[in-house]
Amino acid sequence: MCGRFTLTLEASELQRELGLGAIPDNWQPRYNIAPSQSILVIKDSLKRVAQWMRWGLIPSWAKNPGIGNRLINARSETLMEKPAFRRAFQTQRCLIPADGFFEWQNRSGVPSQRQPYYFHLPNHRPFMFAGLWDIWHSPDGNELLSCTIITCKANEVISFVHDRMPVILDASSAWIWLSDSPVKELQSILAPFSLPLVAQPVSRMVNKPEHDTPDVITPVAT
DNA sequence: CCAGACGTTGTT
DNA sequence: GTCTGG
DNA sequence: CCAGACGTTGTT
DNA sequence: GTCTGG
Repeated sequence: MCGRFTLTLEASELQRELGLGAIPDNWQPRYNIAPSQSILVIKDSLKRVAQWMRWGLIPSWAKNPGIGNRLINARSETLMEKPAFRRAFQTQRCLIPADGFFEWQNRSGVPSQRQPYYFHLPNHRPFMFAGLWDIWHSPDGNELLSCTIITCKANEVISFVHDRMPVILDASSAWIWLSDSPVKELQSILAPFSLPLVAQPVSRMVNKPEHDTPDVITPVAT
């Protein structure tokens, strides 16, 4: 699962490290990105322009946009079966830049004791989540762009905390995800990330979305 | 035919 | 919009 | 994901 | 318990 993540780089670093085009000029580094907030999304492999979208996919047919609060993730195994995701999987794939994400470890079944872990690459370099986007027309005629992060089975690093993880794409597979490849090939790149991620316990400060400072990802002892 | 759902997670 | 269930 | 709300009426 | 909002 992926219900919180980070993107701590400045625009120029993002462009250089991920090979992106233009980035919205109001971009600010983030240490605690929560569902329903605006996040950066890339949906074309040609210009690789980053644009704002709401995190939590609102299908075009939704009567109430509130459904987006529950569609923050999509299971990679069932994208073709789910009415909410099927069309987006075929024609509205996207990339979501990030440089870390949080998972909560269940201990002793007490919700207040769940221990958050921060996962990132050893050199703290950024990467891309595989995602889907959609467009929703509100009754007053406005267009609302929204997106979801695809999940897969957890790899060996993550599984001691949680059994699901976001799909992370490396530089080569990221642009394939945006291409017009056969469904079979697209599905094949939705796999657990093979490079070693660092698992770092952090304080429960991350639990509150309004905490959005470097303190959130500061390592703590468990 | 129409009506109603359409999702993931965790927990039990 | 599209699928499932009645 | 977690945190926080969850309701109606009448009166000011 | 379940839903909404961030």
